[in-house]
Amino acid sequence: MTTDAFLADCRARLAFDLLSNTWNAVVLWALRDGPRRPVELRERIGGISSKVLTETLRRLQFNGLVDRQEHPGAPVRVEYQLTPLGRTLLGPIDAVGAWAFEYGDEVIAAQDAACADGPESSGPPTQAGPGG
Amino acid sequence: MTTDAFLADCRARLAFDLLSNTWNAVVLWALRDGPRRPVELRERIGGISSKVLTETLRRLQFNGLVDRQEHPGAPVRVEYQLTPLGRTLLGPIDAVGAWAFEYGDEVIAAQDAACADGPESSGPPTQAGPGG
DNA sequence: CTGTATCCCCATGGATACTG
DNA sequence: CAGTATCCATGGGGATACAG
Repeated sequence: MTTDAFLADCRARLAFDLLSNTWNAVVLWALRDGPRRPVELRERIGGISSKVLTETLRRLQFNGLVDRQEHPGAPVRVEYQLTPLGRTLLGPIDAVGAWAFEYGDEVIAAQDAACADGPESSGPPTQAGPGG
Repeated sequence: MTTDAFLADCRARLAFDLLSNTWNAVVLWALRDGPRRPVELRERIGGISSKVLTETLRRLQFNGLVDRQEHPGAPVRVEYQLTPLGRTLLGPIDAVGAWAFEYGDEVIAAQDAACADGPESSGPPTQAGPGG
């Protein structure tokens, strides 16, 4: 393993903060195939409002992960794309996503088991499953 | 790349929800070397309250990622450790952490640049840097 | 030591409506 | 279409005090 300090080390926290939003990773991922217009992103992603999408893109932009391009014209056309830096984050994101595909079932199973074994104490400690 | 659908796909979201907490990944990481008592965890991690630590552990437990063991005795002794499933998550976590060590500087630089280029519009779109 | 119970702040993010 | 401005509900999580 490469990293050894996490805890007090803020450098590592930085990346987690980047992925600690509901939408950051999703939007990053949606941009992986190339530049996309906001309306496209909203269609691809689904369930994200205009406001929240913009906020997310601004965040990513601020952190140097995406780049905004404004093509002039009658109805102004805007495109967002990953920066080289943003592209490097696709690896870790994929690692996480791949894990979910591999072990997601086990997590679900564990949740069910927990609900079955001890419904007395339990409601899920928040964050059981998005349910969608 | 392995995964292709993210957006609508809840299976992938599951993993992100797991890492979308301030403390989940940190605690998981702090447990990588073996069983740990809460007090040890708090020392190793730093800056996490008893309450929040417990909540985090409960969450992880609920999702089948950690296991709780209660060794009886006068002052009850408790230990938490990763389950095999939890262990599988260390890979992705490490991927993210490694990324932070590799590219963290660039993110910081981008943030600074953003602050310098356009202080007019900007305060950081929230979530600039934990500052610690 | 381990864990719970409160109280409280505030950021995320959803809904909606409006401007260019 | 792109983006902003409000309003507002929810919950994470910090501080603190307390219980087993």
